[in-house]
Amino acid sequence: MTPRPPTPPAHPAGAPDPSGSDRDDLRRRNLAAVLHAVHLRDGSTRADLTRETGLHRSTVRALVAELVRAGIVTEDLAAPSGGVGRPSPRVHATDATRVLTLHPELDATHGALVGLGGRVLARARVPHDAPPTPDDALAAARELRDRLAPTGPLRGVGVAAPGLVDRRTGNVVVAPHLGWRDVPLGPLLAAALDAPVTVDNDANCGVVAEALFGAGRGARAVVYLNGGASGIGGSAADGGVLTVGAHGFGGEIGHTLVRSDGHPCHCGADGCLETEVSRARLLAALGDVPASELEPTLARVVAARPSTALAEIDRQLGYLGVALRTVVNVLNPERIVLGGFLAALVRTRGTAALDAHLARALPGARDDARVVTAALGADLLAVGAAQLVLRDVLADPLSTGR
Amino acid sequence: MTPRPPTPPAHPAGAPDPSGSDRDDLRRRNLAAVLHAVHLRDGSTRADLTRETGLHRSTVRALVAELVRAGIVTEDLAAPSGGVGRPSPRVHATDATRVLTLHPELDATHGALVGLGGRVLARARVPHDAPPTPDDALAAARELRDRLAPTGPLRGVGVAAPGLVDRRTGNVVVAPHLGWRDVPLGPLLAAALDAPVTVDNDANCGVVAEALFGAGRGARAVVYLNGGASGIGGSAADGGVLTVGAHGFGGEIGHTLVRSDGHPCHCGADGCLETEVSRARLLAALGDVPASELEPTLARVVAARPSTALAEIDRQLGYLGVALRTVVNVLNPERIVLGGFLAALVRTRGTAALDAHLARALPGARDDARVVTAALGADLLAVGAAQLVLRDVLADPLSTGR
DNA sequence: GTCGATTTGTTGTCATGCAAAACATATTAG
DNA sequence: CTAATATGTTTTGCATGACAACAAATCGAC
Repeated sequence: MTPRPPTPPAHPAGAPDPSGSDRDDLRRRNLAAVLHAVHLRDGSTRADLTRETGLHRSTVRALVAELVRAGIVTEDLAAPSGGVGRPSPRVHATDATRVLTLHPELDATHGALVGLGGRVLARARVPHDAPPTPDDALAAARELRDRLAPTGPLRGVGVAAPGLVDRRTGNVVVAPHLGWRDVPLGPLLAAALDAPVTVDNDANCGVVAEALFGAGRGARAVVYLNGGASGIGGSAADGGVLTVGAHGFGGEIGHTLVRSDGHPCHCGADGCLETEVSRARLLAALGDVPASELEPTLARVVAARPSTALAEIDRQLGYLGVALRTVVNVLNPERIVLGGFLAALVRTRGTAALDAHLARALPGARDDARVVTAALGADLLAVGAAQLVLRDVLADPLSTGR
Repeated sequence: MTPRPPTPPAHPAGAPDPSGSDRDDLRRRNLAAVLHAVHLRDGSTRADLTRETGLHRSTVRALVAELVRAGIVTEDLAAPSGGVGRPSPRVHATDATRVLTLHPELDATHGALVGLGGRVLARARVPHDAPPTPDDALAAARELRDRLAPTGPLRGVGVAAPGLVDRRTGNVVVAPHLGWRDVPLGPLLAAALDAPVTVDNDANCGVVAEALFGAGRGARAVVYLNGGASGIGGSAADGGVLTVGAHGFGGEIGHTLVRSDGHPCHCGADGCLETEVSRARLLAALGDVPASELEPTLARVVAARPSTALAEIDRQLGYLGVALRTVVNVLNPERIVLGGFLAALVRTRGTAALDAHLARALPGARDDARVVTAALGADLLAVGAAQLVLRDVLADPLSTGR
């Protein structure tokens, strides 16, 4: 394969950009198809890959050989599969493809090293005494890079930022809790770490992770709603690809109208979902228990007799249902993945209240929608942020990424 | 290119579509790239095509030659372009690629014959005395086929149905105004007309048409809202591709909550956009003028002193703004295309009321959104329905479609 | 155990589709 | 009229995936 210039960034997702393809593109696409299959199911046999790609045995052999030569995958000759015929070697992703992920938060910046298949290889965190400034975040990023990946190649850096992000430029338009406005985080980090950087909203990272490796696995359209300390983040994906509009600002289901005479929201509007459904109000209704005690307390309240606390639980679930009805009508998701305290609400109180609202969505859409709780735990954002970088790696496996 | 068997249906049901590509795929993709460019801009020069596809001159020459041989395009040697250098022949789509489109409505079934480039070659309609039953629609379809395309090949049939449609199966889940429930319109028409049939919701057809050839041209994410006699239809697309969820039931912005204490909607919920914003209420406020007089009457009312009618106009625009704020937060569109009486409202009263609401959407998304009125007229649904079929033609130009 | 059936790996050959090179042609600028 | 420029045309080369033929490894039947 002829060496090509800096690798054009894979097609800006979604656009049916039917540009022509040369033979290198063909090879690249087939390498990508093979590696993608390994990414989604590590340890696939070469015969599996032949079936999944539809390519010829000899072609798959050559493609895998090239990936082996590049050090991206290995072939495992011990293959005691269960079937007639000559056994097929299993193909495993190596740890050579490594992505650094970053997630700046109020009290700390979290880092992780993630490989193909969404495998988290290492984790670390840099605590912050005060909300980090952009400079603090850059310093934390350098430290995390040095601790997690002091040597060896890094295919890229994926950042899950708690705010509105222009995913094409890596610009953080606003991150309310951090107090950031118009911070070109992507370019800053790219310069600081000397590596390709992808920045996206944390909810966007979350939905991609859940869609590919979590509770949304196998579903087409997936909606993700996360209940956090400071609000409700949301995002949407279809087939593992974000469906969040022109600049990726969409998916903000937390600011759906649920109540005409509702309280003013910090966003400037009134009656948003996240003014009616909030962790703070829930904790208050539960008697100001600490956030760590939320779910056990919810379980106790639900098990006991009706109470004002239970009324608050049901009130919040009711408004969540109102928002979800609109969301189902507009997005027709197959899965609605709830995280954070929203998941705790549903796990302890059930989905009956939500289902009652969803039953009033339009026919068709209401029959597709299923409410589930998030399956990925603490690694959610790391897996999602890594996937944003890995998508480019998968699209062009042999590019060096530099 | 080796003659391939009857062209495997786009996605052989069941088998996960093979992700690998052979050389035939390469050729097909490049033919598709060339034809797509001609589809979007008829009369492109071969040099244009070379630039747009990124392929080599000699390759484009071969590809165009193959399309000419297949009778899909012609080359126009008279090319008085304006620039230095040898003139490049223009490439035009022929009328050999023809799609029959159908749009069943209460009083008539509309038909059209549409070619590449969204060119409407002919129109016809079959009136109905009473709301058409599925059988009536089939009979009308046969008549329209015989009148519009008595001879010659037909690449497919595209149907814009006024109701909820499972676009994958061609099943009309429910069409309230026609009184249909669970009508397998796609298979029925395919059998009746002996041609490949694609069925989709009329709003979905509308957004595709406006996105590719109308007011959404050039924008990525486009939202479409059409105000009709019986409600508000909506849909969304990104890059000309529908973003309407798992089964295509999404985009129903007409049933977004805009008022907690609103009237009950026929959909079963309360306070939907289309219960607050409706043509019937508007016409009533204007003194029961006929629908055909809507826009002139609106213009008169707006020009005159404030009145109760003007108040109703502003009330409706206000609720529309409420819905659009939610939509902007969730979908981050670049264009919001309004059709029907919604367009009339905006044309006569302006977008100030809407803009005030949109200004309260989240930063980022609110700056992307621009409200415009539909640019395509009566041919809207024909162009959109045809595009649904043409997409397959463009993906594999040399397949016969039969 | 041995043999046949089956599946997959391996190797060498072939066909094909795109790019590159070299030449030809048509238009504009001066 | 000449030079510059852009594009068309033709030929050649090469990369790549399919295919065919053979080899190897496993299972099941007897």
